[in-house]
Amino acid sequence: ENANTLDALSQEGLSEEPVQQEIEAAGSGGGGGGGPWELVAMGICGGAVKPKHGGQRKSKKQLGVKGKIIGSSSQAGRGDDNYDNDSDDDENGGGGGGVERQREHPFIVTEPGEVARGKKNGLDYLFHLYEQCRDFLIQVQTIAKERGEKCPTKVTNQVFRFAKKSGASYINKPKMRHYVHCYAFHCLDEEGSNALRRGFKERGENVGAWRQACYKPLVTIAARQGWDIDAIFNTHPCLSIWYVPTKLRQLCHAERRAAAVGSTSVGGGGGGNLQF
Amino acid sequence: ENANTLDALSQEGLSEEPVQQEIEAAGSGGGGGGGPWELVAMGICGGAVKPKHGGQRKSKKQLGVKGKIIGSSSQAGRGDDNYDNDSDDDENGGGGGGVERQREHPFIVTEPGEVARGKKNGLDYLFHLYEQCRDFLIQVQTIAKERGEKCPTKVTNQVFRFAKKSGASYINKPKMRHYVHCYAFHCLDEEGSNALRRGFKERGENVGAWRQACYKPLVTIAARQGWDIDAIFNTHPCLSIWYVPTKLRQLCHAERRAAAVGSTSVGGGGGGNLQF
DNA sequence: AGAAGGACCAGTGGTCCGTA
DNA sequence: AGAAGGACCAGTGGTCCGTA
Repeated sequence: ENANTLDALSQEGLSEEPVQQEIEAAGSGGGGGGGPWELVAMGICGGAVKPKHGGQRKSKKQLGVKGKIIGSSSQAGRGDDNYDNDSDDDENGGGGGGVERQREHPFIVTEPGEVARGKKNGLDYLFHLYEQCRDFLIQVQTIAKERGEKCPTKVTNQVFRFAKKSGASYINKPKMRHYVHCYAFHCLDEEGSNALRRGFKERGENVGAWRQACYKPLVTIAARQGWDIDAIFNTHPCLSIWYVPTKLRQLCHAERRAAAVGSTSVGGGGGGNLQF
Repeated sequence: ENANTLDALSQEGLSEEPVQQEIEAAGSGGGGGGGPWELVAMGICGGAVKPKHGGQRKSKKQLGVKGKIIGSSSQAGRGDDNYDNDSDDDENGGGGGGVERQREHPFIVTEPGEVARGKKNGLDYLFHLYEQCRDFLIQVQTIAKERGEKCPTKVTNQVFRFAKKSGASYINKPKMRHYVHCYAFHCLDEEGSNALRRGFKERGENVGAWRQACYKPLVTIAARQGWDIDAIFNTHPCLSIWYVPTKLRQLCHAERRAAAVGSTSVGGGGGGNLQF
């Protein structure tokens, strides 16, 4: 029940404490059994690299941030509103006294297959989170269909809420939206994405710089496909569940205009085809 | 500028006063020129009957309900947020002193092709409104694509707002949502829909009764198609832009459950196949 | 009474900015 | 400084209920 003993274990995932319990969520008619992260549709998008967290993400302490401890009070209940199954109260329930607020380790630029060392998370892990979200969406869809309710086609607030209730507290909307275009690049051109990662790692760039650099190759891909970034997303099975990021949409639009005038080249940067 | 003189004209449409001006809205890159209602995609869904309002819907008074008079102050302006082009202020602008709050005439059950007499609107007119909404959506989509913005696939609040700004003040969300399933029945089984209308007219039923009666045949249609009411809507070009009404979804779900148990028949009513 | 629609409300998409 | 994410906010889907 003490926080400090866990530091050594948290090589990947939450900064100090990851999840709560092993969850019995997933409504009941969930995807197919087992905890959510083990049945993530690994290997569908971005094959090769496997995320190497066997079941690491399952310590036993609580965050003490917002009360709201999941699990442990489940009554196998169902029938409440939003696919949850815990009783939802008990403010700061069990043990830990002054447990600090926890965050995920920050991301660093890693090459494909590389495990981040120290209190860092690698990019394979980042992409793995997108696959987990996809799995949570599928579960939400399954439950919705069972109940004859509206069925989301995208990763919505409802899905994020479900993920959280399922114990995946390390998944949150701002983070996932922040890196969507990076994941898109990974899905649409794994070779190119891998090359970019290697280049940025080699040059010791930080995650922010890598993230920024993911825009340009996507715009180039869009250019080849008639600038229709929505169609590109909707066409790809792993991307179709994500909203097109505003900034990516704007970049594509701006570049289309520029291209229509006559010139090419996105703005200030280098050549056309990513060569860092 | 006086209200009363117009009563004789308003056989169809707004109770006393319909639209404002002839609009110069539609952003600029709109659908194809001319006022919105003249280029409505008439005849795509529900062919036969044509709505017989040549250009009737265009008187000259203002509602005086909310200020917000459209037109007359347009600067051919563009570039503001939401596809409007008027300056948006002037509280209760021009003439009419104590103009009463106006509403559309209530609907009555009419047979296909029948014009409602008196201060009433017929069902062909109702269905015509759905086609106008479709046209407004197409215009909104065109503008959004031009600007590289998110492009709605359904009739959203934004579309209703656009319709209002375009002068179609007689279109509003509660009304359109209220009768969506009636329009769906009309689109999916025009024969059946026509038969229902004739039956209800003959028996002197009111619109509410007719509206209620539109649910059952739709559930029957859904039953034949594996109960997937969402697929039925999304598959049909005129329906795909409308959200599936909650109650219709619930009825389909309830009936699917009932059917799964063994029996058939929706609830209390008559036989399986509508035979009023 | 039957019906049209202004206006409200819970929960959404989007992302800023106080936090660590 | 660079980064994670709680929490806010404008505008949404949905429809009730004061209005005529």
